[in-house]
Formats: sequence, C-alpha cells, structure tokens
Amino acid sequence: MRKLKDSRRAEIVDAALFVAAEQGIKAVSMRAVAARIGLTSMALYGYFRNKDELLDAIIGRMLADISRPASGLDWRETIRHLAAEVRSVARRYPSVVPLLFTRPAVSPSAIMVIDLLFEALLRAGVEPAQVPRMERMISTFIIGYAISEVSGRFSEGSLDTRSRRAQLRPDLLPGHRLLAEHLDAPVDWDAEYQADLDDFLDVVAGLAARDRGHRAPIAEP
Amino acid sequence: MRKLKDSRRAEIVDAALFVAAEQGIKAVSMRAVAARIGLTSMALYGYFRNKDELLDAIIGRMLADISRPASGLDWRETIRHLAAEVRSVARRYPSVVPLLFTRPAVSPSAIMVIDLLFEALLRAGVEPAQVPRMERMISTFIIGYAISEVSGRFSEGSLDTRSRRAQLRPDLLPGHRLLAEHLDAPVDWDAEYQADLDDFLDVVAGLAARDRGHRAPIAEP
DNA sequence: ACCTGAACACCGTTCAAGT
DNA sequence: ACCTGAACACCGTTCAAGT
Repeated sequence: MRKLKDSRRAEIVDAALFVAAEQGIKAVSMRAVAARIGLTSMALYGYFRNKDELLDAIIGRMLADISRPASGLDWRETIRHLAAEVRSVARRYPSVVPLLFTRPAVSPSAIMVIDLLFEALLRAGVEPAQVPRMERMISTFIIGYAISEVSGRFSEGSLDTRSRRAQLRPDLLPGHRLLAEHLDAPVDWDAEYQADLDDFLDVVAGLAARDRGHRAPIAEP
Repeated sequence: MRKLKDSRRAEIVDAALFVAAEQGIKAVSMRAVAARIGLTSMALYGYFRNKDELLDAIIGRMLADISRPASGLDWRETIRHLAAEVRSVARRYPSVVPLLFTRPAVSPSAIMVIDLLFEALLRAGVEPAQVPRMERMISTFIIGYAISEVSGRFSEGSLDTRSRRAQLRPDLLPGHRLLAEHLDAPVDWDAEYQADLDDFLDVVAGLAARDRGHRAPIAEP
C-alpha cells in the first residue's frame, strides 16, 4: 500500500477532490476518479485498500487547505482564524464537508488544526484538564455549522417557514407563533457566525478566569 | 404521491428504519426495504419520488421517537431533556443520525423539537430576535456531538493518541505535547456532555440577563 | 389503484492475467 | 512494479404492462 509511488497516490487524491468539487461527492466513484487521470478503477486498489480509505484521504487533502494562523495572533484571533478557515474550506468543497463528522479525524492536517486549538486554549488560561473538552466542543460547533450552511439545513428551513407553519396546526407550535416576525426576516449568516463564536470565546474566557481563581485565589477587598 | 394509502407509506418507512438499525444506512436500498415487506423496489416509487425522499421520511420517523418534555419542567430542564433525547435516539439509530446534518429539518417531528427549544429560550428571557440564533447554535452542537460520538470522530481519535503523536514530528505538535497526560486519560462522555450543556445554559442565561438589562435597566446603587 | 418484469446505466471489489 | 479485462453481485430509476 505504502510502497507505491507517493506522487501517484497524491495524484489520485487530487483527482478525487476535483471530481467531488465539480460534480459532488456522489460522483466520486472509483471508476470516475481513475478515469480522470487515465487509469482504470482497479489501479486505485494498489494505493487504497477500499473506497473508504480514499474518502479519508480526500478529507485530509481538503483540510490541508487550511492556512496556519499568523504567528502574532492572540488566542481569540487564532480561534477566529481557524473557524473562518473551516468555513471557507466548506464553501470550496461543500459536498465533502459532511464526511468530517462521519469519519475519525486522524489525518495530519486534522491533527494540526486540533493542535493549534489546544495551544490557543492553553494560552487563554484554560486548565489543561479542560482543554480537550473545550476543543471538542468548539470544533463540533464549527464543523456542524459549516455543514448546516452548505447542506441547507438552515437556509431551506427558514425559506420554508411560511409553509412550515401552515403545514401544522398553529396551536401546536406556540414558539413559532411568538417568533413569527423574526422567522420571516432574512438572516445575516456571517454576523450570526461571529456572534456564536463570540459566545464561545466568552465561555473560554470565563472558564479561564474560574481556573485562575482556583489556582491562585485573589483576596477579596 | 399523497393519494396512496398512508398506512402503506408508514409501513415502508418503518421497514427502512428497521433495515438501517439492523444493517446500517448503506444497506438501505430500495430493493432491500421493499423486500422486507414483500414488495418490489418499483412499488416504493408510488409513495416516494426517489430515494432521497425516503431518507427524509426516515429522519422524520426517527425524530418522532423523541418524547416531549414533561409539562412542569423549567427552561433549563427542557433543554437538558431534549439534548438527552437526541443523544439516546442517536444511539438507537447510529447510522441514520449523520443524515440530520445533510438534509433540511422540515419533518413535523423536527419542527416540534425546534418549537420546544424556541419556547424554552423565550421562557429563559432571551430577546425574541436572538432566539432563532440560539436555537441554531444549540441544536448544531447537540446534533454534532451525537454524530461525533456514534461515528467515532471522538473515540477513535483519542484511542489513537499515542500513535498519532508518534506519527508526526513532536516539535510540530506543541499542544499535544503539553497535554500528553490528559490525552491518554479515558473520557467520561456523559459528564462531558453535561458540562458542555451547562456551558450553553450559562450562555443563554447570560444573554437573557443582558437583554433584561437593556429593556428594563435597574438603577445602580 | 396498486404493483411488477425487464431493461438501462451505473456501482465496489476480486482475481487472474498482462507487461 | 504497476496496471487491466472480465466477472460478480449489487445499485437507482424508467417504462410499459399486468391485475
């Protein structure tokens, strides 16, 4: 598996990501990917045990597009940078992003992003024992939001608001009725994403303050 | 599409969910589902335009397993109840849950859950204009966490920690190195989920306090 | 009204065979 | 060392035909 030329392997992954970007993840078949670079589907089995392994490689390749945060950034700017990068990668390869949740994050590029989040949370002053939890919490939200945006979980739902409420007996949906005016208003997704991130950064800052308090309590006046 | 007997339609959806629970979502083919109830694949096209529509119906059927919160619960308990229900449904139908993010939430059962969240956030005192954002933020996390748990994004990643770090030059992963002891420790996922939810409830409470402050400012002493 | 047989254009994967 | 032809057991979907 690993003996074969790495350049050929990379060529296959690039072709697969290209097919996914052009025609969606459903069009990524062993035959189609191989044909794109003048091979037959059976040739790919020299480089990947099966299609799942190829899909894992596609995820790694996609995440490799995430740029490292500039070195001068503080912890808040670092997290904001990574969040923005994940979102922009998601827009570049919409149909690939859902795979992020379906498969374990083991590619080198995924581990790099996790490591940068670890560092940022430590610099924020979060107790080390709490850092992995916060990393999972924040990355779960970031990836989930990215998928929701590109797969239409948000937008189609809100476009559909009028018919959605007509569909059911209104007395069964008191929440929707009370919020009627706000549900029909268009949403500024960029602003919402920033607001959500700000809330997360506040949670991190609050956690750090609590931890500092426990470790080195300051006398109350 | 809608003229055909509803009971037959429900029978098909039940069969599909059964196949998914037993053999995974990949085994849910039109032929397999139809065969389970003594039909041919082509019969299903009288009830669903295509396979995607059947998958949407499966999601709706799965979410219908979520129980309504008891009427006496306060807003925190309501959100905790819904979060626990989503997680337990995810464990019941692991391979179906990833579809939640891939397709819009338009089924009646999905809308019911959203409505209950709307109500809880309003009762918490969140400004109505902020309620839809908070609903999306919290449900994105809840669904994302459920998928991550059942699809192994978390567990395989952390089981693999040792080899993961060996795999890369350690000087490139300063975050992992600083957290070494905490990355090898086993994780109590129930406790982590509760801690994450508590953080979200704090965000909601903080937002509500801020909004109350704006609407009816209290004179400072 | 409800269902099917036959057919089309696809899949992933294996295995023996080619150069 | 690298690749392919042929084959197997599947897919989703359409359409004309059955009762």
